[in-house]
Amino acid sequence: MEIFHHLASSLLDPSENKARFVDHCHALHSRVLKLPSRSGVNNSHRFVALALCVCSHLCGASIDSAFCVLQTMAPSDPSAEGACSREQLAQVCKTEWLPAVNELNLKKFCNDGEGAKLRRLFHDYYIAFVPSILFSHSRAALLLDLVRENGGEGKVFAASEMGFREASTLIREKTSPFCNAIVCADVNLICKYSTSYQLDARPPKWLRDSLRDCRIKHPSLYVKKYEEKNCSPAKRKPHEANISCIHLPSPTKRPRSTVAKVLTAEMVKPAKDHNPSFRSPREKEGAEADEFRGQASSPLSSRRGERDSKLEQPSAKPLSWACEIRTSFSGGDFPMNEKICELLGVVQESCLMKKDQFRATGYQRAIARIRALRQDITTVDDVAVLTSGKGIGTKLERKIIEIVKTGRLLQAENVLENAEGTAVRQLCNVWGIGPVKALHLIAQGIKSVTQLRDAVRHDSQILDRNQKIGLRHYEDLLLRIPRRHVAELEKFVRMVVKSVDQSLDITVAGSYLRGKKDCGDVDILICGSSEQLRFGFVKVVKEMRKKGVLTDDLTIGQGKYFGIFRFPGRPHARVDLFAVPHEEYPFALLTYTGSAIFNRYVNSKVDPNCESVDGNCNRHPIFGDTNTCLLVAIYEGR
DNA sequence: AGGCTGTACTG
DNA sequence: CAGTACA
DNA sequence: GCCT
Repeated sequence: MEIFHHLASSLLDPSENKARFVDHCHALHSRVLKLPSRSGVNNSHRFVALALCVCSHLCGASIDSAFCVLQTMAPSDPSAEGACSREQLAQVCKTEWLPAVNELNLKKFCNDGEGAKLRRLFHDYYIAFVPSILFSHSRAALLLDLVRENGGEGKVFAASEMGFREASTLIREKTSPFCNAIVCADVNLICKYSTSYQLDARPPKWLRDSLRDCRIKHPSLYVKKYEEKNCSPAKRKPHEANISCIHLPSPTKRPRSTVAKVLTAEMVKPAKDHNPSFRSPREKEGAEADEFRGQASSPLSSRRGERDSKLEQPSAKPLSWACEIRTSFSGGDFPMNEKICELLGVVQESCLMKKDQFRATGYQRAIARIRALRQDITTVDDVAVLTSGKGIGTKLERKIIEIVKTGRLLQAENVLENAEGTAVRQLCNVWGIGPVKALHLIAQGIKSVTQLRDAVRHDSQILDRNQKIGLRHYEDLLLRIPRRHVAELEKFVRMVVKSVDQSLDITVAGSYLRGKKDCGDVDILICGSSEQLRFGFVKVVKEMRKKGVLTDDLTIGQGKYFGIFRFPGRPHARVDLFAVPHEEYPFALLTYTGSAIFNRYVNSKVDPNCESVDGNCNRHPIFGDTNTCLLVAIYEGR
C-alpha cells in the first residue's frame, strides 16, 4: 500500500487530486483482499500485478516490459516469491487489474502527462532503469516493446545513479550479445510531434531491420544502388546542375538534392531492382525542409508498418520518422507549384544574403509546404489550402496569389536584376566568406570572384587565411562529390587510421550516410577511446597530410578538423574529421548524420532546462537532454 | 514584442 | 565579440 | 517571414 502513498505524494500539488488518487488505490487495495485465492496466486502476487499494471499504464508499455522493468528495480524477482510464473502474473494483470487501472486513468493525475513529474515519480521508485541520457525514463519499457515486437531481445538496466560514462560502458559491455545497436529515445514523442506537424512517421527500414535482427545494419547497405547506377550513364548531371542552379549562400553553400531517396525507395519495393529515379538537379536547398513540414496527405500511407498503430496513436494515422519524410513529389506534375517555389526561392535567397535569416526561414517553410502539395495551385481558391495550415501567413499568401494571377513576382524580378545581389551570392560561395564580408568586399568595388582574385594579388590583407584557401579552391569546392569518391576516401582514411592505431575506426556520416547521390563534403567520425584518440587523431591528420591527401587545413580544434583533401587527378574537396570517443558515438553519429534541418527540428523539441547527465554529451546538442525526443542513433557494441 | 537550434573556431 | 562554420 |  505504501507505494501508492508514495505515488500520491509525488504527484501534483492539488490535494484534491492526491486525495482522489489515494482513494482509488484504497479501493484497489481492498479489492485485492477480497479476491478469492487461486492456485499459485497469492495477494502479494496481486500487488505485484497491480504495480505492473500501473507501471504499464503510466508508461504506455506492455505488461511484459513492465515486468522486466520491475525486475530491474526490485531487488528480488517479483515472480520468485511463491510459485507464480511470469505468465500467470501476466494473466492476473490482464484479468484482474488492467481494466480497472485503465478505467482509473491514472494519467490524469499527472498534470503534465509525460513530463517532469511523471519522470520524477518513476525515478523515485527506480522504475527508471535505463541510462537516462540514452532513453527517456518513462519510455524505456516502450522501447523494449518495440524491440520485442520486431523479434529482438532487449534488456533494461537500473541506472538511476549512473553517470553517462558508466552507463554507456555498461550498455556496450552488456548489451552487445543481443543488441548492439539502437539508441533511440522516445518513440512516442517523435510520433506525437510528427502528427502534430501532420507528418508521416515511421522508422527507416535499416532501423527496423536492425531492431528485428538485433544487430545494427549499416544504413549504407540500403544505399548501394547509387554506386552502380550513377557512375556510368548519367553521371554528368550533378555537375551540370552546379553550374546552372541558383546557388545558395552560406551556411550550406551548395544546392543539395532531397532527402535520402534511396532509403525511401528501398522501403517501397525492398527487393526489386527499383530504379532510384533521380531527383532532377533543379532542386534547391529549401527542399530538405519539407521533411519536417510536409503536408498531411502523404503518399506514404499505403505502405505503413504494422506496428505503427500501436504507438498510442488513437487514430490509425500513418506514421514514419521525421528523418525520412519525403520531400518533394518529383516529376514536373505541378508546373504552377514549381513556379511559385522558384520565385519564392529567389526572394528567400536574397533574404539570406542580408542578415535576415529568419525571414529566409519563413520563405523556406512556405516553399517546403508547397513542394509537398499533391495538387497544383492554379486558382486563387487553391491558395486557401495553404493558408489554412501553419507556416503561410498573409504576406506570403499575397505573393502567391500574385504569382497565380500574373505568373510573376515583382519582388523576385527586382532581386534578379539587382547586381549587388548577384555579387553577394557569388562571393558567399567562397568558403569563409559570409554575407557581411561579401558586403564589405562589394563596398570596395569587388563584385566577382575574378575581381577578388585580382584584388588579393595586390593586397593580401583583405582576406584571412581560410578565406584565401577557400578562394584558391573556389571552383573545385563548388563541385559535388560523387558517392564513389567518398567511398574511396573512406577506404583510405580507414587504412590510415588503422595504421596509426588498430583500435580506432571510422564512420562516414553526413549526407553520404543519408544516401545522397553526391555530397558537398565528407564528414568522417573517428571513433575510439578518449585516450587513444588524444594521440591518434592528431597522428591521423599528420599522416594524411604526409601522404599528400590533405592539401590545406582550415581549422584544427579539439577533436575537430576541417580541411581540404584531394586524390590525384581529382578536384579538391572539403573533409571534416571528428574525434569521437565511444561514449559519445551514438550522439555524435546522430548529430553528424543530420540533416541540419532535421537537427534543428530535433533541437527545437529539446527542453534546454533539463539537467544534463554528463557535460561531455552536450558537445552534441541534440542530446542535451534525455527526456526529449528522438530518434535513432546507432550504437555499435564494437 | 520577441523568438526562431546549439556549439565551436578564427581573428 | 562578430562572423563564419558544422550537423 | 510566421507564430505565440
